Amino acid sequence: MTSIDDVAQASGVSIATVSRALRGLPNVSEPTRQRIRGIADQLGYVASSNASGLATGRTLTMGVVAPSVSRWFYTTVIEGIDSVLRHANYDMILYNLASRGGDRERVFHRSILRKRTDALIALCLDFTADERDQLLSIGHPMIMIGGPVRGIRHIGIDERGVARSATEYLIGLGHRHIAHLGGDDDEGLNRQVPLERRRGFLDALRDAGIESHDDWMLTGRFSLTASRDVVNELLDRPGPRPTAIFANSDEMAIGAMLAALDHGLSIPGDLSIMGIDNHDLSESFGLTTMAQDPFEQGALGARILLDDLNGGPLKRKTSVRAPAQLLERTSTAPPRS
Amino acid sequence: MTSIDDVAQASGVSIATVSRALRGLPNVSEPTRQRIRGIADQLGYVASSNASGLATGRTLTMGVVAPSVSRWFYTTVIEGIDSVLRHANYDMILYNLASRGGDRERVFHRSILRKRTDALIALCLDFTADERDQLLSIGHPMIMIGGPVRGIRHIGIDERGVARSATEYLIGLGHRHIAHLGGDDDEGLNRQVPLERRRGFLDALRDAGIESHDDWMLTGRFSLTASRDVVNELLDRPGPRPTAIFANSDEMAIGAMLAALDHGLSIPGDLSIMGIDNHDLSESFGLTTMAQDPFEQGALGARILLDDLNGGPLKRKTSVRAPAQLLERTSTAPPRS
DNA sequence: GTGAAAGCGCTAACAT
DNA sequence: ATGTTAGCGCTTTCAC
Repeated sequence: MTSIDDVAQASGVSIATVSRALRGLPNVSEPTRQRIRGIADQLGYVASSNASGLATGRTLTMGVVAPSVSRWFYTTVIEGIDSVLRHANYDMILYNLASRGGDRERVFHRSILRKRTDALIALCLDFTADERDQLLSIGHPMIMIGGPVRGIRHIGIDERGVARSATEYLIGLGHRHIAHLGGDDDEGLNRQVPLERRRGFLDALRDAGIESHDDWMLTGRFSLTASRDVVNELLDRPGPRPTAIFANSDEMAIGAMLAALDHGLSIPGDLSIMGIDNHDLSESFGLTTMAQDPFEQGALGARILLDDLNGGPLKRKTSVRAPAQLLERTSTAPPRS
Repeated sequence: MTSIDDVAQASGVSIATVSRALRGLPNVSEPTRQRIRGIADQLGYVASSNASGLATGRTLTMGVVAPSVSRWFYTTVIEGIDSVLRHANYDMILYNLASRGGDRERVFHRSILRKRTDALIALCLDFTADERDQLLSIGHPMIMIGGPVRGIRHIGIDERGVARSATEYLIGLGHRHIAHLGGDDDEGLNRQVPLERRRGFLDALRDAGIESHDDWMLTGRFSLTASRDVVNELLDRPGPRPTAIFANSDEMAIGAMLAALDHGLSIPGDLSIMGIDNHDLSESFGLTTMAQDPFEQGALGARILLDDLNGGPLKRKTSVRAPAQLLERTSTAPPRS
């Protein structure tokens, strides 16, 4: 493996000069720099990150802790982070907590603390107090994306407000019989998120003077198939049906749409359905939703951390509220008289 | 940041002993080891990966190059890799080629070659000859998962054979009018894969003496929505319709199912549909498929690389064929007389 | 503008 | 069983 010495010898200068030249530092004459660059390229030289990391204390790596890598929200955030990191020449170490048999403890105690990363992005998970302290004790810049955790700044939509707006939209259309598709995620989603959204839903109902209906508070576990099942079960019940369903995510909403189809119901004729996210599939399903942009949230998180690391003037110490807005499509309409 | 010196001083031994004790090497008395362990824990000491990497030449990191992180196949493979790596105390650096604006070149020229990883797993992408040479020139153990690339060993199902089996199954049910939902992936999927599957499809047709139907060779880009659109377009056409569709992936097959629903067709009554994968959603849709197990493929890939790194006796120099088998569900049946 | 040399925090060979 | 010491490949003063 070609080292800085090889380049130095080949160019007849000292390794110090090679180092300066290649990193674009001042005090290297332009001709020398060109020559060294050429030789380095030719030799296929790349600095060892271990060595330079040791010397500088920087790893040029960012850690990303995700509860799962198989949900649209997380993968989209990851892609956003990735796009920013690559341009900054940073690499990303992915800590996937949810993979089958993945023992969280190891991640927190060994890997992350392994001084491998300069900063940390955590995607919307539920930390134990101990885990949180572990993370904070590293002293690295850190930010959460998604659900809020006490003591850690975060980027995310106004969960409660967004759920409320969605519900108000349905109420505005004339719906009085609205079911809620919520519930925790198996995979470690921050429990604040479904809770807050549920609160927003209930806020809207209460303000409109509508009584909530315990039987219609469904649990879809943020999963399409689970939601399809539970909504099918709802539609099987005797007695009055809701005229609308508000789901905590588009994946769940789509599950609900499929259940409606399973029952031969028409959307939005027999049942209005809406979600939160603006998932890739939502347009194809004509799903009305409260759109958010996880890609941008991830990108912003990465940018903030990079700013922190570079001591830039833009340090944000506080959480930032990500935008979300109503996207009307064809899955919602006034209820049939 | 507490270093090995701190631990040594606190325990009244030399750094060498600390190093040995913490790594479980022989020649440390058990009492001493316990004591050192305790003190290290108490101080929150973790070895710097840069320093130990420099000294050993090992990074304890594996690189994973993925064309995208937002498709079921890739994320599932990644989770498989991850589960093995975590148990081996390896970390994973993710190189996502497809993220919007992600310029491949940077990945290949800088990051990966940055001597940051001990080995490399590439997920089913299309390399240019130059890229491939770049990768091979690092001299690291390397393996591909998914599509084959000349000169690199890989793990993957028998693409052509699986497609042929699927088609033969449909033919066995009595279908003579079968459409194929294939086509390249936008996101850099290895182009061999759709090609081989298409060949397998045509093989089966030919052997059964069925003429292929150019108009029924559809392009679904491995995407659910694209497939839904293109199948809807197919079903809009005047003239005879196919009685069955074989899709290159379950996501595409589900798109086709939705298109059938859009047209009020019943499955499998009016149209049989099958795919490849056994996607998470497939069971819920009752989709017949050629099931494969990407999680296991990823795990196996990681294991092979770890074996290589440890000079284990299990070195596999050759590619390995991953299993796939027919999973009959309710989306397929004999055609209506 | 360039070079020499002292670390960065470990590991491993060699002493003891 | 434990300690000493020479690197690993860079970056960064400090000289020149």
